[in-house]
Amino acid sequence: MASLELTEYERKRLENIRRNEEMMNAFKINSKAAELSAATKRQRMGSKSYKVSPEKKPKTGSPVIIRRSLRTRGIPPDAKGLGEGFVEPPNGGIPPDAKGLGDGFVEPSNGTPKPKRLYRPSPCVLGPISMSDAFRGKGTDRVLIDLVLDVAKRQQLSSASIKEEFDIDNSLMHEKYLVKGGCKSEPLDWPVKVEKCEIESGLDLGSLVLKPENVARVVPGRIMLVRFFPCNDARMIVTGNKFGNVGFWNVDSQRKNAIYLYHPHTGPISGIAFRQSCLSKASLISFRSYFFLCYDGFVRLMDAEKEVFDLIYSSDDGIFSLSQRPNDLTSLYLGKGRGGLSVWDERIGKPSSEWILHENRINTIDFNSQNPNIVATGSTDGMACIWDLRSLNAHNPRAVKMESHKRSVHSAYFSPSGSSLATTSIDDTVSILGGPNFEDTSRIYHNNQTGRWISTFRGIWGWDDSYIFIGNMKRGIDVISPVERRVVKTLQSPHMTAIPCRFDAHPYQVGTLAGATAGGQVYLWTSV
DNA sequence: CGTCAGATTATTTAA
DNA sequence: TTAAATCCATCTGACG
Repeated sequence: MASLELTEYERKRLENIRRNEEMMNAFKINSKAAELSAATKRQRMGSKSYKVSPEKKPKTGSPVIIRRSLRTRGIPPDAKGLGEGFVEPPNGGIPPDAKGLGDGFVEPSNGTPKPKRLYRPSPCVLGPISMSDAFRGKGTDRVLIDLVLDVAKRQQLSSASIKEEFDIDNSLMHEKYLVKGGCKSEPLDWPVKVEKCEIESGLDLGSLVLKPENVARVVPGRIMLVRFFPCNDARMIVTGNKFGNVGFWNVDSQRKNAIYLYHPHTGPISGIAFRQSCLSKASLISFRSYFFLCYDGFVRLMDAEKEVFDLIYSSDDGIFSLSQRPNDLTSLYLGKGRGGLSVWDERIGKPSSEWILHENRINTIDFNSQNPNIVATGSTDGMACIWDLRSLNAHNPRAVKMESHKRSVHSAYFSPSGSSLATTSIDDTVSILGGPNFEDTSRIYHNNQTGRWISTFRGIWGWDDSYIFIGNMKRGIDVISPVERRVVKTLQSPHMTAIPCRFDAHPYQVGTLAGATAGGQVYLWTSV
């Protein structure tokens, strides 16, 4: 079926992985001792640290199905193998009863969970996964696939007429920004000189409501990301969770069961983006923590035509953030490892350039809507930076603007007009940079102490520059006015029974706002 | 300087 | 109704 073609890069990587595997195996021989010492250590520590969950066996007496990749079994990844190489454990990616080892990982030999440090990485498939294999819902996902294809088809038809206009737009952008700046390292057209905000959405805050039917549990566990499918006549929500599940919720569906759950990844989903050139494909990114083995940064592309989650890139480092440059549809900008920004080029199938921009991981990457050379990053190292890609020196990258927070920065987003930047930090501030050079800074106090169980807050812009939406620890959504420099309203509802921490504003419907929680719920606020 | 334990926090689900 | 389980975030502070 799907042939497994490896690029040079991937082949090298596999070789690496195999070597590591060998080392791992060698290590395992001595692991009894390590286990013992670890165990005694744990006991000595006594009081704290979560107990290893009680031995967990499949409910039935049926033989344990072990899910192992080619890699784990040391089988060279040739084209076959794939079919039988991937067996789902009973109950797949859904963290069973919330205990156990998250991913349904079962230790082959004796069923005793080993100390974490010794876990091998979750088995991964180094190639495409068919959507039906990844499907975790009841019934069939045919309806969803058809819907996605249908939307794509209609989009293509209607965009045929828009296409020319779009191309012109693109070339204008080039002329305006690329050609002008050129490759010179001379002064560029910084400041950005964005025309004063002319976007006006006309949102009436008072009209926002949460209807009971607009609440759903879309995925199990903690949601990392929520995004609207970019279609103006539909309300389709896509979420990614901590376990590598991806859930689709077709809100407008008349069907009772309009939620479709997949498990294409083995680690937290850290980015969701839609391929702008072809909407039948949504690209989904996952990272697995860099704390364990370091090779599990995967990028998969969901292809509704081929009905697969294709593996398009995998990195030894974790991948934490993703953005697409507005005028460049064949590249993905990835936040990788400790502070890396990597440009993955679809045409060559590997990174075309990489910079180390921060001292710690990059949590968000956001391009300026007015100037595609200008990009903002927010990092755990406490900095939010604005970069000019034309002048980005490979060895000594210099930001054109830096905003320093006392602690980790969890988001840095440009406003819809491109004239402001909002940064959210765990130091309990939301910072707004404005003015022609982004030199006017105002700081707004906001409680961002989400603790361990709630995903960090990220203030997002609404449909124009007038409001920022951000989670509130008291089960609300705070609305910040950058002009008034304060929280002007807190959206609350009896139906919002948990803290919404991640948001997305519908790209075409003003007032349609999705909030996602640590328990897998999504709240869809609408304007009446 | 790096590593690692400890504390923090909310939501779900089993009891 | 209550208690147990969560364990890939982050800072602090102890320890080599």
